[in-house]
Amino acid sequence: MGKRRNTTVTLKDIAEKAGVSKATVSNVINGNRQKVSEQKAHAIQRLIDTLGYVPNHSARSLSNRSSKIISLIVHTDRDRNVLEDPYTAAFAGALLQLLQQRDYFGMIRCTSGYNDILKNLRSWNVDGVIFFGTFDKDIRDMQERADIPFVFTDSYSSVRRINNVGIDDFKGGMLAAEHLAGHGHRQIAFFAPNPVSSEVDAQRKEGFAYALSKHGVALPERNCFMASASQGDAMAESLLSLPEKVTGVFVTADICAIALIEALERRGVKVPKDVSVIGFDDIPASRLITPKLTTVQQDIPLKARYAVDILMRHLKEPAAPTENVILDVTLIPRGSVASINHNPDAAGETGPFDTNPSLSR
Amino acid sequence: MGKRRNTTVTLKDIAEKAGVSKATVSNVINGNRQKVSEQKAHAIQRLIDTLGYVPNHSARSLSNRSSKIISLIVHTDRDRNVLEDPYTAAFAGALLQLLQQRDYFGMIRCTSGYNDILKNLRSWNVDGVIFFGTFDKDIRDMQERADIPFVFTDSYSSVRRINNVGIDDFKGGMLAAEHLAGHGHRQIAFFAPNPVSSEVDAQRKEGFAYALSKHGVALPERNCFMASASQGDAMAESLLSLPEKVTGVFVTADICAIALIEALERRGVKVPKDVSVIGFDDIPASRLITPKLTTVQQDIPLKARYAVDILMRHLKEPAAPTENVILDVTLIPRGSVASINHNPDAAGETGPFDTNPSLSR
DNA sequence: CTGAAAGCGCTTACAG
DNA sequence: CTGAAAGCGCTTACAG
Repeated sequence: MGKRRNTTVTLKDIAEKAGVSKATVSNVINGNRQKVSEQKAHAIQRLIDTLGYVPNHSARSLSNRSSKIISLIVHTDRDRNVLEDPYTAAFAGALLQLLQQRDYFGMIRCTSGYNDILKNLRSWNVDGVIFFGTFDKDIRDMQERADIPFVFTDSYSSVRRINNVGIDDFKGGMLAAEHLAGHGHRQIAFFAPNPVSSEVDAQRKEGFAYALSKHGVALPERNCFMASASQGDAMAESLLSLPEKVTGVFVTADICAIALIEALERRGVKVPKDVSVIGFDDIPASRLITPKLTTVQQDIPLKARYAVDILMRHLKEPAAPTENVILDVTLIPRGSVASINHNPDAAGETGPFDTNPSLSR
Repeated sequence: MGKRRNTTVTLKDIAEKAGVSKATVSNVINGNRQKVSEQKAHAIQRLIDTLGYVPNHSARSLSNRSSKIISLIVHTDRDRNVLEDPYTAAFAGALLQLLQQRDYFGMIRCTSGYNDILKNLRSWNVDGVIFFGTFDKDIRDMQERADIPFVFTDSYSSVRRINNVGIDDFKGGMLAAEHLAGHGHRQIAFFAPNPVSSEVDAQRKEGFAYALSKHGVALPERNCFMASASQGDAMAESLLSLPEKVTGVFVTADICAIALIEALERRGVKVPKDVSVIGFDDIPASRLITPKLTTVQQDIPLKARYAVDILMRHLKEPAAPTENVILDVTLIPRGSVASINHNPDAAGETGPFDTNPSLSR
């Protein structure tokens, strides 16, 4: 037959075979049913189905100025595999899934450069963006220049009108402190990724120190360290080289807490018998290790749902009010915290704080 | 000024300000330097920089029939968060990173539907695709209808001309068997995700059974079970309900092996003292748990690099020969395998097979 | 309800 | 080396 190399069927083809204009076909494709007679709509829809017509996104995006692409921007300085981090992977995966269900396309982009971001958004006609991690510096400027909805996560930006979904980091820190103090720990250490770079970790630390102080427990600065999933050994050494013996540790990321526990065990330091550890996030691995990790849980799927919902609302109605939703966190007692001077086997099942209603999910 | 709402600067703007045609600007943007005089090229480039011009991907894609998008298609039946699986996340993350470095854009798509895939590819003018997992059914048909390079991973398709990067699954199974047999285990069990759905697991199983038989060890079918990361308990129960006591277990995915170990420990069954476990993949978590997981390692970053390299080659030269590269696997002895009738604390440091050169990386 | 026409921003032969 | 023109496949006012 007269087939060309490119057999793609276009809207024009449909229009010709149906004996109508392209505008009409366009209308049925886009569901503007009130603009098309029942009869033609049917006929056209049939053509579309039988010919297997697929709209061309580029063309649509070009004339539409809307691409159905949502940029998922992950802040990272070094060039690395960000999905190796379980929290990032779980959150990104949840977002991708929700977006796909709503006929949008999530596009993951790792970058730190503010210009790179803007370039990316414009070149792809991106419809909206969800940010991972802290981008506090240039938020206002980016917002102005992009003119599409932004949703941040875990932002502590002082910009007032901002869409954000975060968690109660301060409370998370408090829960950890109360759990530790409630189990009789008084010599405490704290670990956060990077030298507490982000406000997120600063808040967790503040909440932690605050609740600790209410129990008359101090958190000296020299007991605060940098955490890194790849440097469990360094973490363990820091801890063990402290002049007084620490019995309770709070690490603001499960993945780092797990690395620390591993390094400690390797040195013959038992968790929770010798030292108790609390993590943060509740990644899947936390319930698979031995001992299971006691941790401050954040609801990652819920966070993803809020981020997408807010974004969708602003996509529909650009003038919608900005929203900053802060999700609750809960402490999940498992096996990595023991009571001081108690049988470690009973850890997590005793102590006044396990009856705290906020802890029993 | 006469600025409109939309301040985006286009190629046309550049052309006007530079006093040249759009074609010329297009040529400098696309690096066709031999078609433009040094002088004009300079002037135009300056304009581009100062005005912050960003090419519009949709327009380019429309006239070009090339989008710079690479589809990363993950096979999944249920609607779920595929990035919760550490292997998938690590592989996808590595791919995304490599693609971004080469100015391509990886777009993750979860689907099982063959039509859905084709639709997606065409609507986005996708330039190439990398498949995760098994798509053996309709490979030939898809290839014909898409006319862009495909790279499969872990495919055992019988289609002869196919790009694929896989690993030596059979050998992986053998390594596990030899390690177990070498440590004196004779009562063995096997776990694979799903009822050995994929050829990948079938091969691992075959290699495992084959090497076992060479040591005079049988692998009865009733000792072969279904593995699931979320069903550690069921796995443990299957194992413990066997008439004769199994001492060595091979699980074809680390994430499932870890779940099994956790469930066993919870039942008072110690690993490796009571039962030895070998996993597959070597995900990051495997070295963080206690005991560290002995596992058959596959090099995920390398796999990603091959997949991208092959794809790039075929993007440049569509007629390039297809490639099917099979990567080696190695056994990483760690703490989850003990010698039978030996002191379990010495596990992994004894036994004839630890001196096997193929095992010492 | 329907269609003709212009336009989205780029690239690609084709002349010169 | 350079430019005018057509075209990629769609959507969107605008008339009717």
